[in-house]
Amino acid sequence: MRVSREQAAENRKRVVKVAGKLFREKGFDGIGVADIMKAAGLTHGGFYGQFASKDALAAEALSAALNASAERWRARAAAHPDTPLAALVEAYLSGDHRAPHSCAIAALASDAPRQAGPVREAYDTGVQELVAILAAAMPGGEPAERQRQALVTFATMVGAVTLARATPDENFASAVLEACRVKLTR
Amino acid sequence: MRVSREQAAENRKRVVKVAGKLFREKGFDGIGVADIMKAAGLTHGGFYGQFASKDALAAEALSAALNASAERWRARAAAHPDTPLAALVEAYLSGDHRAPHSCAIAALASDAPRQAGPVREAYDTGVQELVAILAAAMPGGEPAERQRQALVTFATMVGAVTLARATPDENFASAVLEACRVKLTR
DNA sequence: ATTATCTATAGATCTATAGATAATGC
DNA sequence: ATTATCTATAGATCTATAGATAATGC
Repeated sequence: MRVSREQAAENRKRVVKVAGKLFREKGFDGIGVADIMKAAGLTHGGFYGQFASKDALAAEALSAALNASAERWRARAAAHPDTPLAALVEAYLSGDHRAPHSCAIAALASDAPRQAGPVREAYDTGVQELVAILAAAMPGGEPAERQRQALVTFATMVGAVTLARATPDENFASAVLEACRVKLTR
Repeated sequence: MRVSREQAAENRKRVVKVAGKLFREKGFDGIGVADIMKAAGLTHGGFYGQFASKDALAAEALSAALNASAERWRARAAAHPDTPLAALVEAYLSGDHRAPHSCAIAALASDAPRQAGPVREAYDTGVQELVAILAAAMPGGEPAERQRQALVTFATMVGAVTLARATPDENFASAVLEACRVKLTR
């Protein structure tokens, strides 16, 4: 039954990762502790030895998912030093982001405001981080103006993916993503 | 116990209206049938005489809420015949839309894709309707270009309200709404 | 007689906890 | 000896249904 400390730490990380995916897919209320643990290959009861509560896991999983997103954004911007903004926008507005477990900001957009403090703070921190990366990728202008541009760009990106995810109409989804892609990169 | 047919129809409408508000506020999974009926001044058991299921109520409530939104949008555009776009954008991006029961599109953005067919279809119909109103309000261009502009504008509006609702940081929320307002109306 | 609404409950599911088990790590 | 994980369950909550009640409407 018992495993090594190293293995236990790995198990814990796996729970956080699996939870991040399942929460994005099904929402905070749409998946239970038992199913998260099962998906991580553990049993329900073991959960409370590693986490204080489901809420605590939610905050940690969201935070980890958003840190991973920010890391990917930074790598992508660095890989396209001449056109970082276009690289970020195009990756985000690709059809992949319609997947049920895509970007946590879009996937949990309407769930976040209903959650307790720690989850909302993790969400907010993630938003600020991604906006900061966008602001740095803006081609020009004063810092305050770049920030404003980044806010509008991010709102458009999140809105586009949100609408594309929500509609069952594939053509409409593609049209929204494409129109926003053109607008934000031209 | 029993009430007149007229009164029963009124009661049913009240349930739909109250459900629309509560679903937007707490999400489809965040409020139960019993609490919806209680908020409408009825008892839990009476629900299934009027509705086939919670899902059926969800679809009907969403549809009604979005029809009401479209009606308000049309009235607003008609009230500002010279600047319909600015009127729509400004009303939508006012701080009021941070309220927990604001626009169903933003309030249920990440809940909708997880719901069954009828709810998703109601969401989709609402989106198409609002986009069409925006397209009609666009100052110029070919129909296809107006549609593209409307898609981008709506994505930005929804993204802005979504982010403003999610963040606990009032200043950040205001900054997002204001930046998008300026961008979309200039 | 019909029916809108009520009370009561079945059955499923969810969070959290209690106590047992067995392998690790001092 | 400690502890990561397991089994089992308490207690709460949720959807849906069954059957009773009492006022409406033919």
